[in-house]
Amino acid sequence: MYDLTDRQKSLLLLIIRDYIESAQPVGSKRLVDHYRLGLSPATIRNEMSELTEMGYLRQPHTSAGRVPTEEGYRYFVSQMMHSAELPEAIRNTIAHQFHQSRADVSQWMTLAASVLAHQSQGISVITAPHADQSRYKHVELISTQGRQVLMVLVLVGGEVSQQILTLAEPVTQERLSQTAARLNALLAGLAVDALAALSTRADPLDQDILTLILQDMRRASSTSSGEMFTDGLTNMLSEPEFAESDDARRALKLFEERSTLQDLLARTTTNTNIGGLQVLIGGEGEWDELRQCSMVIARYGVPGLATGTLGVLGPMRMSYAKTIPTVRYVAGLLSDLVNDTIASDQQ
Amino acid sequence: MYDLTDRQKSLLLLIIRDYIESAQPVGSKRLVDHYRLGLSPATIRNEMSELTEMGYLRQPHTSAGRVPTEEGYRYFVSQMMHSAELPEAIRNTIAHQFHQSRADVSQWMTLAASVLAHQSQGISVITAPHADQSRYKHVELISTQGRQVLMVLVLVGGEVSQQILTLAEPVTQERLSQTAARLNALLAGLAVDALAALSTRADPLDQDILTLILQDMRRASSTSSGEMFTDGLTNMLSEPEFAESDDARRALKLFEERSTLQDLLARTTTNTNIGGLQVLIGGEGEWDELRQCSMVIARYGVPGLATGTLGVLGPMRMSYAKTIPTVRYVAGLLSDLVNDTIASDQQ
DNA sequence: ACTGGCACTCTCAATTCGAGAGTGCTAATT
DNA sequence: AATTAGCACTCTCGAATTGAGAGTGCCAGT
Repeated sequence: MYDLTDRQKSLLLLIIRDYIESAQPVGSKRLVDHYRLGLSPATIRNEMSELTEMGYLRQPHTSAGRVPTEEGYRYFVSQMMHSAELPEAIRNTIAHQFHQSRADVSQWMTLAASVLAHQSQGISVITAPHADQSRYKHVELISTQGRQVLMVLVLVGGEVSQQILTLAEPVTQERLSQTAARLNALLAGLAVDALAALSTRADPLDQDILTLILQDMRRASSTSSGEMFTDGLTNMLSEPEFAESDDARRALKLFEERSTLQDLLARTTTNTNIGGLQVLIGGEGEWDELRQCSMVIARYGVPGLATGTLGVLGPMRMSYAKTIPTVRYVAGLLSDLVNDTIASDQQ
Repeated sequence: MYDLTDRQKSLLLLIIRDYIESAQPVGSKRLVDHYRLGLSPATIRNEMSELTEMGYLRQPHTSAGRVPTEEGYRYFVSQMMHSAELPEAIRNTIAHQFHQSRADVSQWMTLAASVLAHQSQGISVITAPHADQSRYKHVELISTQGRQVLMVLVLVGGEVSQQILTLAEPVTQERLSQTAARLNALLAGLAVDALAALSTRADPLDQDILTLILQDMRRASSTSSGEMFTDGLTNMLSEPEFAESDDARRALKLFEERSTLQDLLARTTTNTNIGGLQVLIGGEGEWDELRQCSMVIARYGVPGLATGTLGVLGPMRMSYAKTIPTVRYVAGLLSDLVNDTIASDQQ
């Protein structure tokens, strides 16, 4: 990577930038015509030939311009990473939208997904912030009628889960409220492990509810990340490389059965720091469905307390110059939001 | 429509059925070869020629077989409507899945969407059951810290909405609980109008919360239907008629910005009875994005109390024979579920 | 009322062909 | 030593051509 001359470096960047715009293999003549290089096509050809040998470029056919290889994109991205903050005008627009929205996690997620998709012209995906270790905060039991009861469980960090449960026999709202009050006093702030270690309750109703709470909290802990939000699915279909092939279909399928996607986010983000970005190019050999795609992924939140993941998926020749700063900026925004929420919970 | 001879009728059905399977214009020879009609191609040709004149069939080119017109599909569907209950085996499978799932509205919706999409190979869409007139059931106020409070509002019928609100000054959990208790006693069972007519409360906190409750209930009433669930988006892309054209893109876009879709469901279902089905063919001239598509729509629930809508969108040559009974059956299932939930609320 | 036969139309896939774009190499130039 | 001009070569892509196949409508005969 470091044995490139300066001219080769800038030429490589130029070629990739041009290809990202035009989606067409770029040849020596085209390059000379469009940009004021003080060189002749022949010289360019020699350089391109070397870049090809070094694995940064590739020829689709014996004689059609060059196209970046995955390695080429990787070099390109490594350049992007340092430079380029999002223009202030755009930053302001986005921040403004966030301040206008209701202070509600799912609203934020939806908005963030929309912003990402819009800015990057790709598919965005965000997981809701998720406590690394679920901690009990509050439970409410609301009698519906006779044996049916609505249980609302709130975790530290603001996650809320509801469940309708059917008891063996009717119970009055009063008794439910007492049960809830007892449990709230007992369990406040406890983590899942501490909760599991508790001795059994005397009151059978208390015990039943406790079991259900534990079950819900286990579920919350096991799903490695919260609910998923996406936007921009149709952006993918307008990209020329997906016009006909069914690669688009396979990629979109990822977004229907979220399991694979969740996997991917989880695995790739374990080694990404908050504030750091990771760019997956061509599925990195691991995800076949993404052979034609790239993903820009970041984590946000407060490590050790509550974190989430956000990313943008697009064709390999997506506009990294736009996507990377946008993802970074939105990750920062969300981190701030989580910080505010959490801070207030911690006193 | 009634001036068709019996032979013409069965011929028309046969042609449409064949076209739905093969996605290819069907010609006279093909027809005679595949099905044991005791007739020669020439005879068929004459009949087809008449059917074409009457507007049920159409020739894509001067000489390529026939394709059904929208009118043709309409006739075809009118036949489907009466016959054909879903095979018992499938009914059982579906019912089984529902009984296994957690008793939770959003789980039901997700499951129903999945079943519909799977059975029909189309895109399914379901709106959660939604009370025609929101009625108050219960509120809980949970202190988060200092000024931030989580409000959980439960409506009759099981709709739950949460909201984080920020008070002017910190309030203890005890005082919040008292407020909630007072409001619960006061408001139980009230509809939105009755709630709005109440005189102002003496306690300023009570009053503030009341205002927020009213606002939330208004929002619940105004959105003409509940949350939307869809599944099967990728099914659309595997249909041959959408392989290349961007009609697919336009239809999919509908599902991203749900507003149009919601409109469509709302408008078309006002004149559909519970238990009744409506089939929209080719967008019926109203929805341009659906020119190539059909939709099978039904309502479910308990009229006057809580209803929802479910539908399947597919290409115009979707398998009505499968889709129609499936939609009808699932609508029935969901109606039963709503009935059970509501019934228990009414005592 | 049906059918066989025939002339006609139109699509579709395969083929051919030439223009255009791009390449690599070599010899000349700076 | 680096750059460039020139040239022969390769390969793709779109347009034009062609022939097979499928389907039609109509008419005369059963």
